[in-house]
Amino acid sequence: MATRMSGRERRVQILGIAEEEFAAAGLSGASTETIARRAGITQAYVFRLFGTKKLLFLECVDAAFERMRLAMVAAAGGASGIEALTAMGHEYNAMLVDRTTLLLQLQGTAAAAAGDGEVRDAVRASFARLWQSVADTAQLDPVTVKAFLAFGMLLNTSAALDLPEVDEPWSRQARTRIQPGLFTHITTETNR
Amino acid sequence: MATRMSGRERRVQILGIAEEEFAAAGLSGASTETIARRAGITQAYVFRLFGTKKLLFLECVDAAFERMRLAMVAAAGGASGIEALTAMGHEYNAMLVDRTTLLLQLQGTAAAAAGDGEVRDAVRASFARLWQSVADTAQLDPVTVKAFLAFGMLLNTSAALDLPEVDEPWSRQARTRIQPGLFTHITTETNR
DNA sequence: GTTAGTAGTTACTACCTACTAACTTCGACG
DNA sequence: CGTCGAAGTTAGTAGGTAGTAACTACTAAC
Repeated sequence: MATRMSGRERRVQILGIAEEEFAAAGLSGASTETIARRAGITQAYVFRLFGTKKLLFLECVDAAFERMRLAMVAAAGGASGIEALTAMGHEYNAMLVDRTTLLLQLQGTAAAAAGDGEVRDAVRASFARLWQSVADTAQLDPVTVKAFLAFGMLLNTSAALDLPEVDEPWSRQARTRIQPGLFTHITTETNR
Repeated sequence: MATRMSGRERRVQILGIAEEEFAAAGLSGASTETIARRAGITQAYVFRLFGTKKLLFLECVDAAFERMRLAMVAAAGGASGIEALTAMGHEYNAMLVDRTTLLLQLQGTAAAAAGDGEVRDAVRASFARLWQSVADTAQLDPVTVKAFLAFGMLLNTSAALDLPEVDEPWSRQARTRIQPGLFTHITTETNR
């Protein structure tokens, strides 16, 4: 007999497991049955707590974006400009070890493509919040912000393909850290 | 009674439909039944022609990457350096209207995360070919190439979230075209 | 000790899934 | 005409799917 948990504890536990499953397999690839079994409960109880599979998925994706967003803001630590962007870049790279978070962003994006309005709107909103936070924190021109987030998307791809495990020239180049000075030049160029 | 086609014709037709389905719903989200019905044939015949769902999916993803790769090479048209990169950037942006191709790259990447070795290896290979072609064509330093492809990944995200339909500041910024001069500066910075 | 609320299960429905084997129908060629 | 290969179907298997309703067991408070 598994230990009885409080509702809140159980929710947290399930969310953790669901994040791993959805990160690996996506919305339609993951199964609520597997999630429940891993948590040591019945699948029916997952539905009681989260309503539908889609709602559970969206909660996971939202949490991943929010985790990333807060990590960026925290990394900047009140600074702004190039200094803030450099710190955030550092932090984004550090999150490569947390594949689950990066993959959830990717899976959320992929699921948004399905045309399902509910999912698409939710992921758009999460993405918008992240973008807005980075922009507000850095307080740099739009193109610099765009460049920063573009590198983020490449990092998500890198996580999905597990590029750190690939020892080839192109893969090593994909993992090259960008010089902080890069962003200065982008700013200079587009601000005229 | 549907018109009878040659094997080659049928393959091409099915691939076209399958690309749309997989682009929208991903590997596990799309159904072979739907693909078959849209093609006006039975689902069993799809398996006869392509073996498994996964193989059909991989053929679609590979075709998308290859289409993109060839478009890049063609856009450069024998040029190299910044000139080539600028032309390729133009072309990548032009492909925004072809959501299917961009989405297939995203769905392939997402499916690669599932840990399935076969899918992961195939997508890695496709991605490597694209990277290599861009690098060989541009003949610029690795960081510039990385920046170029990073913007590509952001464009894929943009396609998935259908950002052209979103009329908000952050979305408009995400769709801003990058000035060609940008890449010159990146190059200058990292070549020392 | 009863009550009440919450954590959790059993048992089920209705349906969709990839995939297979064995059969049929068509069209071109000798 | 006949036959042979290729295009395509019928009919199935075996198993997984999200989601529901109704029930049970535990725990804390009075």
